[in-house]
Amino acid sequence: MDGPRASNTPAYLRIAAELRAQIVSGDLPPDAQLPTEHELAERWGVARQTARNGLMELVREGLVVGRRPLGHFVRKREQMDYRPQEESRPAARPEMDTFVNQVSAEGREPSQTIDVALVKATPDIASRLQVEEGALVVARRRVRLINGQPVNINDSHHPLDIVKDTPIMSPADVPIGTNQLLADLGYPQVRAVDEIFVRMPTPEQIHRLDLSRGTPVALHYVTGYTADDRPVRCTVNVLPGDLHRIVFDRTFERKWTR
Amino acid sequence: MDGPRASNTPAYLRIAAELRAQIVSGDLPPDAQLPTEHELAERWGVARQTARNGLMELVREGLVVGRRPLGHFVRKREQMDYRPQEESRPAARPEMDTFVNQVSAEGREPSQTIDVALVKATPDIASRLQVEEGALVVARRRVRLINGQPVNINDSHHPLDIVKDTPIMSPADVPIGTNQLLADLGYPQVRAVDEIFVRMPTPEQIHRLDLSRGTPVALHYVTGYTADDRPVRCTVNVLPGDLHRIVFDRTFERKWTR
DNA sequence: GAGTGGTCTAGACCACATC
DNA sequence: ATGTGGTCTAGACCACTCT
Repeated sequence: MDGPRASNTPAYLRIAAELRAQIVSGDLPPDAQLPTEHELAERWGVARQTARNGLMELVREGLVVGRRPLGHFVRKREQMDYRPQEESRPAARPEMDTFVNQVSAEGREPSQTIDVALVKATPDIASRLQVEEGALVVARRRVRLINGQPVNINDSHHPLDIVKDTPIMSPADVPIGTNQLLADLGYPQVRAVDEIFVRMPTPEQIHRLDLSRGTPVALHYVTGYTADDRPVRCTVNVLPGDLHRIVFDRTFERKWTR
Repeated sequence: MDGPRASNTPAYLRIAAELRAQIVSGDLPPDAQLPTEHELAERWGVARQTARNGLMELVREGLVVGRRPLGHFVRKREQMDYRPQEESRPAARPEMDTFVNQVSAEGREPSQTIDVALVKATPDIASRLQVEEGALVVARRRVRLINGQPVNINDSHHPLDIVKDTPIMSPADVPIGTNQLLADLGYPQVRAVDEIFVRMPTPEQIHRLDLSRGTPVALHYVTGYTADDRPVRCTVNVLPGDLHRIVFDRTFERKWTR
């Protein structure tokens, strides 16, 4: 007998394994179309659901994307560099600059949407801004896009009292940059803490970033402090894993000789 | 009518949504058991497969883990800090130190396995070490464990010619640290490039790290260069997303005043 | 042994973008 | 209109681990 269980690994995993091998070997190059569920089912002598499970395994791994109703295709990876240090450095130019320069240099068209809202602090923001959970904070939410496709989310949160009635609360670009503006308001940041978490996206993130299945995200929190250790900014960057390479370059202060 | 399609969202997603809400609200706390597939199917009036699909949705999101044959449970997150700078700083103490100190301070038991092999350079390693793809390089592979559970992979790769016949090729701890050893051999590193990628794990990574579904990983590459810009080390750290918080803390050189 | 999830089948109907 | 995937059903058998 050589039914679906000829070997002891489930049929759908063997289907997935074969396709995976073809993908990583380059036999099935990026953007190539995979066999349809029907074809796979017939070729392997299994039910469509079983063939489909094999396909879904690769989708969850991020190797394959479905384009309804065309079929499944090998995922193409193009990553742009993301430099946390520049994102959070005081010297950084106004809000869009790093992003705009990098993207337009590549001949692609950058844009962003901004909206500002008064929101109740979620636990993660509350603890970083040292306010009560549920307290009102200002959320300046931006989505950056390339050629109309969202590539990352950048939500800055500030304690209400320090940005009230300032341009930060207006949903428009701040030419000098919000960090410089905060400094001008008497809250210069002298220190920042960067944290990165890696997880699967929430349904809301999937929606805002138009993520396909099998795309994890990096959450990059930047909390900026003034000289007296007061947090005045907590920025949450959401970076789809398939689009970003997080890079930092360091020179060692002490050399490795003794 | 109120069949499985009473609303236009699929039944399995509505089931997932309800459970998700209970989890994020804390109604179903970490480690709590979810209803069995049977119970869900009956309660919602759907087939078991449909209820199961709802459950799997949450598993893929990383909110829920299955413990066969007990059932599904709300995932408990415990993250340890991972500091890229310390991992790649020359001043870092010998191989296990940072890790050992941090973990044993928490009353848990750290350990590691080491194996060393001559392997053909994969494309990612080859390009970073500036060798031909497929050329032989030395891979010093370590898995770090806490209480016997693997928590991260740390694979260092070196060009064969510079580490041949040195203690680096022995699968034992190097008390002074491999970076110091490289320096002693005449290859002090003065600069490093850090790259972080976020993806779903490969089957091999799932196996080595004993990952459950819905766990993305961060790949942290550190490439170390000597003063004449020769790469002498390429380390690949694989960090399960559910176990790690990547942190770095910075003080701004230039203050934000003008 | 009981009960959990893991896999599988052979059908079915539907939504949807491209043709 | 066609063909793709997306969802769903009502059964079935199996593997595993807890008790």
